[in-house]
Amino acid sequence: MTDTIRVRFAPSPTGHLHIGGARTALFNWLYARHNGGTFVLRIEDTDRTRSTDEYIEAIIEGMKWLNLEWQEGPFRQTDRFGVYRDYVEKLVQEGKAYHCYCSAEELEQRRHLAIAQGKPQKYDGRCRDLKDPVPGRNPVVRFRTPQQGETVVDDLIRGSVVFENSQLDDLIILRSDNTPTYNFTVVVDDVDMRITHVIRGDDHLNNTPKQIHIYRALGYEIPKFAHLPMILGADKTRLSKRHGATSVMAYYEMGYLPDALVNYLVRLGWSHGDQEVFSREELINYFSFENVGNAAAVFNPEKLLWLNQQYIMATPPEKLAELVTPFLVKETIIAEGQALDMAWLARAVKTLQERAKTLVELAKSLRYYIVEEVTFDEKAKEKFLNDKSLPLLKDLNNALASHADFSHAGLEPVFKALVEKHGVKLGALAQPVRVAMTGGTESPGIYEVLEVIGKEKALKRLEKAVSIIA
RNA sequence: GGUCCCAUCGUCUAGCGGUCUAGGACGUGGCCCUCUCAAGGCUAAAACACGGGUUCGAUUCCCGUUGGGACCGCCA
Repeated sequence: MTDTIRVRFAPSPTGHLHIGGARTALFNWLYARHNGGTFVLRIEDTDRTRSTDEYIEAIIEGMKWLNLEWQEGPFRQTDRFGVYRDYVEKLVQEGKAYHCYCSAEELEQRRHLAIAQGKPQKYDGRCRDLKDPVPGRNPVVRFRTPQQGETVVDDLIRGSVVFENSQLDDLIILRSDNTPTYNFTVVVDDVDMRITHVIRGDDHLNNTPKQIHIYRALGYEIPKFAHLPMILGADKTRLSKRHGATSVMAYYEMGYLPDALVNYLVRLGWSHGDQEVFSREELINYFSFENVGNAAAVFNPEKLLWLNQQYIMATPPEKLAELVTPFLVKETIIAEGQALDMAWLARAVKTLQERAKTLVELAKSLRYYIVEEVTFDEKAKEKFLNDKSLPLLKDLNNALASHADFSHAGLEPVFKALVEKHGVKLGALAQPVRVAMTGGTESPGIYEVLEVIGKEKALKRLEKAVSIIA
């Protein structure tokens, strides 16, 4: 039983993989993994004017970055046009579909008229019982949707949703250019690919009864449905570019970790008690539609940022050092291809990882560890590199010059002794040193900073600071 | 306009008739820790949309109102 579950993610390549699509993919992936089922990737590119290969690549790139691996596909609907046409032909033969000669313009006009008159926008069925072709026109094929009775969508999340068949219209399944449309191909493919559970956005709920009729007309079993609540922007409308970054890869570029995004996305609509942070294994184990909510959720970048920080803190420094390297290049802190001592970088990262919310922030904060000479923040310089701190810095420089142990434990007594000698608080010494080492007033603990910078560079920077004041 | 969906703090949510003076998380304020910044700890403010039922008892069940959303395409 469990090994027969088959789900799919079926994006249309008319844009990048976006946040909403990613979450749909994620829920499909989780359901498949939870049940030991198969996850199929299918590209719905029947709209040839808007679909591009570039976007197919972009979607795959996004899926891979998020680590949502699929077992079958990617299949492309454009490769299957022949299959769809055969099915259309079959339905026409059986009288379950018919040719419609109304032009797109006429339809458009009638739609406007209906809106103006406040009438339902529905195809009026005027070609339903046409006997003869209308010359000089390329017809479309419409599906003859039953107009009596009702159709029940049995949804794993919503429960039973009832539609009056009289409300459903005869949808176009084959365009006048002989290409099939979504509502038809989706059914044919889900049947052909033996999809058992259709997990998709709420925006498809209204399409579902129409598709159910197509399943029936074709004589196929109807799969289970699960319609996920939408993700909204801060203004509670459907998430779109207006709300800022919606492309998944934009989050890569902003320095987010894929696991953080996944964790955030799954909690939009799904919960497991009070738990906020989940490993993939936990997600797979705990996932169930029973715990998926019904209400749309507002995308909250702040919480995602917090989660990302949690993940950065929990990532081993060695791993983080690897991940941050491309960002060091982007920030022009190192050159493309420049080799870094990765063990050292990991130590540097370790001092900074609880201070960075993104890899971009981490890269930026790594700057003073890596570059030869620090650039001073003017205010910091003014406040801490002055006559008051000069004797402290000089003394420290002398003390450190003959001091070999640059570890936290080795450094601390030197500072303590100096502070005592001068009768000042630690801050009076630490802050000037911090400015000398980093150029600014914010950094990890001063001993950690010195430890990472190392004796040679540290002394150079101290001398530089002293010379600036003098 | 029609159809459908939805409704707990600003946001994500827990709650599946009594345990609710409604819990957690993000964010916000305060305090603690402290060499700065973080992290961490403590703490505060902050919600059951409204009106009817059902019930001994409703945040929880039903109906309505209101509000929000989605769909209504020869897009998916």
